[in-house]
Amino acid sequence: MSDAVFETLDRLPAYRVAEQTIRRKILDGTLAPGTLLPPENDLAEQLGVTRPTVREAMRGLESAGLIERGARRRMAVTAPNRSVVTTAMHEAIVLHGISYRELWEVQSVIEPLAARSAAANITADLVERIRVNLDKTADCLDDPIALAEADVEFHDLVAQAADNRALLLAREPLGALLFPAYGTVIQRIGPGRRLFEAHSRIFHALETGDADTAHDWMNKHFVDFKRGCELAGLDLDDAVAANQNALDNPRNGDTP
Amino acid sequence: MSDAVFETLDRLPAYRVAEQTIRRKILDGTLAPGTLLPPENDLAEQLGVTRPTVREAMRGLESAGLIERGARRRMAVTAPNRSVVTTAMHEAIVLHGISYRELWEVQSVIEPLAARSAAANITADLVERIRVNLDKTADCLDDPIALAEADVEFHDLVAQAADNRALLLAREPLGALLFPAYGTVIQRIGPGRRLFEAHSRIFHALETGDADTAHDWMNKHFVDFKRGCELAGLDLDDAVAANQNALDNPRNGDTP
DNA sequence: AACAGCGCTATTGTCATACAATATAACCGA
DNA sequence: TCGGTTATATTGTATGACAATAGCGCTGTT
Repeated sequence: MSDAVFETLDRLPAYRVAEQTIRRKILDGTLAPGTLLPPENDLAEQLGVTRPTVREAMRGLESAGLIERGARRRMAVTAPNRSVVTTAMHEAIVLHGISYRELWEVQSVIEPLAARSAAANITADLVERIRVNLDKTADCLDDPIALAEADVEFHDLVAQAADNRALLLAREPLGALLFPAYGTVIQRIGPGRRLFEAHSRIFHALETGDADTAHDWMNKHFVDFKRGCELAGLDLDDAVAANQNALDNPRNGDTP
Repeated sequence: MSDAVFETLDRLPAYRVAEQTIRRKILDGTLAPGTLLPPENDLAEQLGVTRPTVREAMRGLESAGLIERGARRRMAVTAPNRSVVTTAMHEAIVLHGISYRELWEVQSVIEPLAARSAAANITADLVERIRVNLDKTADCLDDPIALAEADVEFHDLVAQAADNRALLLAREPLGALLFPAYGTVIQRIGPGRRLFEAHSRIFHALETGDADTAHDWMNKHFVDFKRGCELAGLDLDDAVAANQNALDNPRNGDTP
């Protein structure tokens, strides 16, 4: 086997070759976001395949968030929406049976970073939105489901305030899967007073631009989270459960 | 508009409906990884569409890493390979023009966490592999390209040693895009002695299970990285450049 | 009974073609 | 100039066909 003359050549199906060809032109900048792709017929002719084949290639690109319906019904190149990454990561996490502990470990360093950066970069608009979120949180301390939702939103808002898109990409799916677990904690050990206090403290730190305090309270908040899980008898080593909300609407996400 | 009686109903194309239908059955566990999908003809009949439509749906799922060629040429359900997530994130980062600073910020907290966890969980095998990587690194301190590659590999190995799959998912694309920048630094301010020293120190800490030292040196390593960029006149606010290596082979990745 | 070789079959990959649905553009009449 | 109408471009979907081939089972040999 070692002195073989020919390496096994990869017979990729035509739809994959077509997909790769277009994909590469997008990633190297030849086809910039916004550009309309040629009609399927033209593409088929240019690539030397037929329309069904081109369409299969398009479905791959569409699913990767690299193209989407644009003007004149045509496919347009686009920078992948955040929700594409989120969905991919979400599915990987669930299907690999990744545990809450693994998510928690990562989030427990990312979120304090988010808080710290947010204190330095937060806008008036986001201060206001977090204030609204806090009010909402205060109103539903006893409702596990609503509280979990508000919790996810709070952390999302803080992350947005951090003004770091890499952070946004990396943390969103983790947060969406991790925080809902807090709902169970609430159900078992009572209302989320500690959660609310932590959120409040973080909020005030952000408002006053106090990066260290924001960081430290977020950190404390995470230690608390873990402690809450333990008190509630939750096993952090359980596999993460799919988030039904996020499950339904891939590619209907918010702003890039 | 506010007192509208009907909400705009979404006329999704059949191929999307078919895709969603199958996708949901995968995510809710009805179709477990390993399961063979029915032949395209059967699927078409069951879903009440035709084969080309089914095939378009499959391409979407395939691109999401949820199915792949299995036994008997049929499509089999599969947990998404890590490279699917990596590719998605990679493309999003590049096409959104995310900056090195944003990557660096996130990595500068994730990697120290990886180092810390690695010290607690590293296996003999990975100790060995990192040792080999160090030797390789020592041999190419003056070759920017090879050094950058070895650097990416070093951090990947440390992350693997951390035994946290969420961390692995979140950091891989960031590392693959960030560390190659060090190549440029080397080119401009000379060989990577400091890099090598940091890697060595981290390695020894891992070997001896010294989590704090591993953490701290990784941290220092990242501060150094930034400083190196500044000395080399690199603007961290530049948009990240696509990593040509990773660009070519989606879905040819390594182990899940 | 084990096994090598061979044809068969199930299944995918690809093509050609056709037609319906519809958003957009072009046009036209007031 | 503008509102409405027709035309056009383009996608969405169906039908049917055929080539390629991986894997199965059969058969005959040892």
